[in-house]
Amino acid sequence: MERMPRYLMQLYRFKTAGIEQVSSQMLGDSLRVKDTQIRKDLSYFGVFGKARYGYNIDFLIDAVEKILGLNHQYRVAIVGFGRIGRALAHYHGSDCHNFCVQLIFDTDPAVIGEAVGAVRVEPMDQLEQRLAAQPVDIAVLTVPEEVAVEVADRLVQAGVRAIYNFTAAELHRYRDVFIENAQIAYGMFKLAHRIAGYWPRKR
Amino acid sequence: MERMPRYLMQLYRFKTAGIEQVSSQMLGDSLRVKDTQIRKDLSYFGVFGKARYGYNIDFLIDAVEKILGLNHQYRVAIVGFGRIGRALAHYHGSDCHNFCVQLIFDTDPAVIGEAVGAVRVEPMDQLEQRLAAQPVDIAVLTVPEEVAVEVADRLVQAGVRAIYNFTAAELHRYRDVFIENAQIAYGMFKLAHRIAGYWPRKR
DNA sequence: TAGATTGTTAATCGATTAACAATC
DNA sequence: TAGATTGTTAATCGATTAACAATC
Repeated sequence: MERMPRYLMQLYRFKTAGIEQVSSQMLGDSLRVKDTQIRKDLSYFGVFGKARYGYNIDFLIDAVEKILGLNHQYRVAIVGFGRIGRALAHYHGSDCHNFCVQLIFDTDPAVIGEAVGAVRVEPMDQLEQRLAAQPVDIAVLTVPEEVAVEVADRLVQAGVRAIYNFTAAELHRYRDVFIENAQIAYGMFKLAHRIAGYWPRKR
Repeated sequence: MERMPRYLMQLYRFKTAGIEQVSSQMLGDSLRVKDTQIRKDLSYFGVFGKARYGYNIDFLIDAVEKILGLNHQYRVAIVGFGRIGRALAHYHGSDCHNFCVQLIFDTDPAVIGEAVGAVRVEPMDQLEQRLAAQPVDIAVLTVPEEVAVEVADRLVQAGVRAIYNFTAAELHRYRDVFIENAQIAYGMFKLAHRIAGYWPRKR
């Protein structure tokens, strides 16, 4: 699954370039992935090509979009309207393609009332009420780490079943809640690690 | 390696909580990782505890920081000062702890000249000159996808050896350049996938 | 047809975990 | 000492890749 989003993006690029059929080799080469890996991934999801031809690009894009659930719309709440929350709100706020930001929360009176498109930033106090009135599918968590667990608890309590977690907090206390982590700082750590070259033996 | 940043953050939390010694079990439980995994990870990097005691927290924090290369400072350039670039610039811009933003570039005349701390946004044209005068260790790439590869080429050409890539572009054309990817949209895709529940057989 | 490309089986590889003797 | 916790070996598990017959 991990690789599906990359496949999709590359397929879009091929499509834009006017390519009509793709082979697993083509796709693989462009992504530095083995062709056999791609075929295995696709067949796992019941997507098959034709020998000697490969896959029709429209067919494949459609299939991968379906696998990724992009044939549905998702209602999104941004929780925490700091700089990252703001960036994310605009990110998907403008085009309501698949992910539609419908609620934004923050504690800071200075930003409450501010609008992104048709959506106003509302006070965090209102979280439960507003979510009850207007449920969302995904909450994007960008609050300060100190309150992250507490806010996550409230979100889950309020019925949220998927959280995109941008805080460093560890969120594995919930059953049946999908958590996706995106700790931005960790990427810097990993680069630092590699630059520093702390390899005990290997390489 | 993947897990090291999480270990470190959890150790900080323990430290803050006043805990002085950690066992692999404690750490593991808090992160939903097997104790034996933790010991294996640490021993791989030559970090060992004491039987019946575990690890001294200060010792362990220090060790993990070293593994992650956090005993060094890294000079960072933010390339692309859109909303995400801006968020990241401030993220590490304020505290110059380990990652010190020293250069910011953008093409938009409206933001050129704007300052984050002591750093001014400079025109993208100046990229090569400025990097020559003031080399950085890490470039954070947050330009629009259409120009991402082109800009990345220029960065590598200008001597950058580590790129934190926030664009959807595929950057594997370079030898000896560390690339760390953080495609924010992919996380949404993965959540969508799970919500849509496209499981052919399993579960 | 010839041969490029498929889907799948079997082999390989690496990462995770269980088991356990060593030890503080 | 007794027993909690370690580091490591061996077993398990899952993911990747090579090999190849099937097929368009």
